[in-house]
Amino acid sequence: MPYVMVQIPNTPAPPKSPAPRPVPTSADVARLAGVSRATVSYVLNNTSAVRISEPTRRRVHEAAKELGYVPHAAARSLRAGHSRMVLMPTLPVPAGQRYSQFVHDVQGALSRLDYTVVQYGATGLRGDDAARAWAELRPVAVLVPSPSIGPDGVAVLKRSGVRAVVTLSAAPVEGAHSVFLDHAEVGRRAVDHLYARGRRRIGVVIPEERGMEMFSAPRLAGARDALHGTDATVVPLPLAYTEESAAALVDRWPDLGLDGVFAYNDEYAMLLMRALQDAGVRIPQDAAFIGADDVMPGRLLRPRLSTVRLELPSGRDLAALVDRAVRNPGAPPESHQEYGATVVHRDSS
Amino acid sequence: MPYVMVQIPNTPAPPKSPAPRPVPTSADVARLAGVSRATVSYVLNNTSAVRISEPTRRRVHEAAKELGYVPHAAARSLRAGHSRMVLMPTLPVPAGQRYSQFVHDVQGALSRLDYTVVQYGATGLRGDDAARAWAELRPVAVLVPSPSIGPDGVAVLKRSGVRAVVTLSAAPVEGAHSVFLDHAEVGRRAVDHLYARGRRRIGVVIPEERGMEMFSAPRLAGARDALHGTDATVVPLPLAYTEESAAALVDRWPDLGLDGVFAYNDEYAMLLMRALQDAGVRIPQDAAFIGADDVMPGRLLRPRLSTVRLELPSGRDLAALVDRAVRNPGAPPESHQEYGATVVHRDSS
DNA sequence: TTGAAAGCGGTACCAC
DNA sequence: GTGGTACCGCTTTCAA
Repeated sequence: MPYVMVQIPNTPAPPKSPAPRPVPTSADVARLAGVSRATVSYVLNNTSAVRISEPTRRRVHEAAKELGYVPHAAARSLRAGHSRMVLMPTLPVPAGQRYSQFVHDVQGALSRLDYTVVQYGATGLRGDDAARAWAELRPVAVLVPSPSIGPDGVAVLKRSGVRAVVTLSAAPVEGAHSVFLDHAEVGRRAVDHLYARGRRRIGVVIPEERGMEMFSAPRLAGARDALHGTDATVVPLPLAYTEESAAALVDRWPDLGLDGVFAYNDEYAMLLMRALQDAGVRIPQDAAFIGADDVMPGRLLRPRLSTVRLELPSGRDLAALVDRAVRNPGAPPESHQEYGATVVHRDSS
Repeated sequence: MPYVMVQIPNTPAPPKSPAPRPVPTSADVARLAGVSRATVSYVLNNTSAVRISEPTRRRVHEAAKELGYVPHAAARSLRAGHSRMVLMPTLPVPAGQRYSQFVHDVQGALSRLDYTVVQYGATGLRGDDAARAWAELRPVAVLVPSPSIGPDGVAVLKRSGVRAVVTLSAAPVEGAHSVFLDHAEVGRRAVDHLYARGRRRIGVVIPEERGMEMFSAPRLAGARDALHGTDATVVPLPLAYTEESAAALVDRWPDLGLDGVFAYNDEYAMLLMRALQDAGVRIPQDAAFIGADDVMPGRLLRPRLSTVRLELPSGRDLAALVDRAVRNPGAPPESHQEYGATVVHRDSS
């Protein structure tokens, strides 16, 4: 912006930035090419409704290149009244292997449908404040990968012109399309499995790291649920993702008297399992182990780690859902329940 | 997934979307509150240069809430001439553990400095086209985590008002601040280490997955470099991240006659190492292994995996660099070389 | 204390 | 074929 330089009285000399040239606009291009802004717009957008002579086209392109002109997306979408941006809030915790892969796939699939995916780092905002922050960007769709939005948040988004809100969560949210991903089911299946294999005192590893509760709490709840009304019990095991923390837990191990462990995910499972093995605990005889998320390293340990795999939609399916919803915002929310959790039984349980 | 509703051509009436109410603007708020748009702006932004009476404030806030008004970020920054958006292009491959953690930290740190981090999924665009796409968003800064931009790209960004371009790469890029992250150094250190421990035929595992070359190529080059002028040789070992691929490589193992392996990263190292162990190859006696990136699971295998750790700047340091650069765009580019690669020697080598 | 109005950068309608 | 111009939503002088 060509700001006025206000000289503050008595200020010696402001650090001489070498007067950054103002950013070129389409008006600059027009001036240089000796045409109007309208013509510039027609040429650069290849507007088919209007024929522009070849020499003019050339002059415009040359002027644009010479100035290093780049159109201003905000101005464009302000005028257009819409954008093709799909917003995905970033998780409040670092993404794991599987989730990174998932986001990557979704991004690719949406790109192919000509959407632009933007992961928005909204650290610090929660609930409806977050929804408001997202709405300020006027995305065409919002893809929420966690149970971090409620009906009010969805309403805010919709009133701001967002044509599709898709949630990935355990419960449908009023007004939003939802892909049913139930982390409780992960815990349920894991602990069912351990129970079926005769385990009765089952430890559930919970990450100590902050922000993880979002996913670990439902997994623990599911675990409890699985044992409801049985003779077996769940013992929560807080664990930080460090070898020290694992060692500390191993020290307490004999007192705990556990014969089975379900860990929040494969990574925590591997950490604790290894520490126990080093202390002479036999897996699975003394303690059966099962993790979650089915990552490769779990298959490489010995014994191979059993795990629960939460199915995620493919990037293509999810992108198609978003696209459908955007094209037809009036349609009733879709609800997809086909993504369940399945036990992958290997040797640790 | 439930099926797409295909609109058949010549369909009489398009499905009547219930006439979505237009998105409320500050003008609507003004109308409802019975004040001018200026007043609305003053109230909602708490402009301190102007005193607005308490009753008016209340009416404005109520009107805004009633309408579900959310300001339009594009309009705002168009008018303001700048934004606080820091753009980070997403990698062309799914992020690994370490990188996810890094991005998360950077995001948090920049948030605390009141920037908004946006990861932009530019799948499909390369080089200067990508730079142009980023420039359209008029971010205040761009953080490029890969060698995917050149001097021209930087120039495009700067001419578009980007005040700071920071690259994380092996070589400084003209006009950009740079944090020196040399993946070749990873390969060099790893192979130096193997050589020092007496290995002379060293396999270098290269991911077969597409898009990975960006990081694997320099690591391989560094490995070659380390053996330049010695009696030892490097043998590239393409490997997909599947147990089948590893098994296939194991089949060829005897013919390869290798006594040391440096793998692209710990994950590939673990995969191959386990497959070899299962085939009776002794680690490190028959083949010494070293990976890269120092992820936790590597410590859990037996023997514990040696690795090379590429130091990354802390989120805080990087955020501070960005902030400094934004505040003082005239300053000469900083170049930070303090992030080297170090061998973490464990039991596999 | 409040309002009128200019203008940020682009697009697209309507004249010429 | 091309140009003039209104307008998208918001902020911020300047005047009342």
